[in-house]
Amino acid sequence: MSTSAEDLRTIALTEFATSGYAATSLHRIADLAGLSKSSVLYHYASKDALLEAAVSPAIARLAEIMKSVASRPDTKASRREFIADFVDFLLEHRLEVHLFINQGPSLIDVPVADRANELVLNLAEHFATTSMSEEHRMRFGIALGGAAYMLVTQYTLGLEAAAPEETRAALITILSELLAPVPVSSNRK
Amino acid sequence: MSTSAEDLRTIALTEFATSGYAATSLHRIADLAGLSKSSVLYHYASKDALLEAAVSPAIARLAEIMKSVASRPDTKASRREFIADFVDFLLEHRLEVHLFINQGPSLIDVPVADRANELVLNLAEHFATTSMSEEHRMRFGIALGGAAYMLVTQYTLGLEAAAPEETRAALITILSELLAPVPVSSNRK
DNA sequence: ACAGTATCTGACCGATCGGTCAGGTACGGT
DNA sequence: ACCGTACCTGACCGATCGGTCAGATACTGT
Repeated sequence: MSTSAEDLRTIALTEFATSGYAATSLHRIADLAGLSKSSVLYHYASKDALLEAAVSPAIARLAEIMKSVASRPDTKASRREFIADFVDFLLEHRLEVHLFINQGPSLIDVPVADRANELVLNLAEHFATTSMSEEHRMRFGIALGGAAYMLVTQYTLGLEAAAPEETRAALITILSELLAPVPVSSNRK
Repeated sequence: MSTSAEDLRTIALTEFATSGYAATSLHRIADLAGLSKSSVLYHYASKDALLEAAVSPAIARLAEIMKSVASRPDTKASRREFIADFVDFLLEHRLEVHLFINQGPSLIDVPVADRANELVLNLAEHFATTSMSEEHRMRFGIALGGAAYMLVTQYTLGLEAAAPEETRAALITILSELLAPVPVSSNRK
């Protein structure tokens, strides 16, 4: 059945995200799947193709979110809705996000990486108002990189004691705080 | 002179942090330094030794900060001071921090990685009050991982247009906000 | 002039990498 | 019974990996 192909996708994604794309050999993926390296290359033509298969669903989903957000006016309500969508996206595709956030620069010449970087740029543009200060830009970056780091660390270290709903609520709170267009007063209270 | 050794350290650190430890070959480091691979191995006995040399100053500095913070009572003023110290640490050792934050799990069997993970744990404990909620733990992780990501992205993409002082001020503001022991009300205001 | 040390190099090693290929096995349709 | 297809495998390939080694070059103090 197609269980092997899907298993391979999952295993590869996990290894690529937690150990690094370059550091993960096809042999290791095959071992984890209980197959031979040749079988892995039967299902996916190359290591690059395996990476592409592993991350493209996440890219498609993100593109979807970006399209829907672009079609609506930029009100406070729509921003809140977007953050909720985005948090759900992060929770569901934490491995893929972590992979791109932290290994993006080194994944040149893998075509799917360009698509992803493009989307992140769109994402940044969506939050970039005309008066985008350095602090606002850093808020955006910290929110994105921090959330990706946190979710995978949680995953890697096995300390998933936290209830998913609690994690989700906390993420929404924190991201809202970081991404909210705060008044331009000097500092916090 | 020791310029070669120091150059190699810098080059290796940059490559390890931006492209990944496993993905960076000694050959590439040698090329970037204008030397042969053999010369690199003359200055540093192994790839592991090169990594250790590249990051140990940052580890020593962090240990120093942790020691000084442990010796003082945990007041609001000392927390503010610590955040300032920590931000300076992040700015000066952004590459090393990024390296450990994002490749820590895959750097097993490299002894210096254990030291670093230990310190990060100490760091977490320092912020962990008895009533550490899930949200607080996530705030800590997002602050750490987000800051590391932001600083290296800024570095990698060459968009260092921002004035260092502005970056520093923004970081202090944002980290203070994330790490502040906010009152335990249900949610933000 | 000499010896000593520091620096650097090319040739070489075994291991592992991603990938190819010929062939084996199991199964469903006819 | 036969064929086609899907799935899987071991043997093999060239390239590259980290690392070793013997020796070339150059700079030092004496």
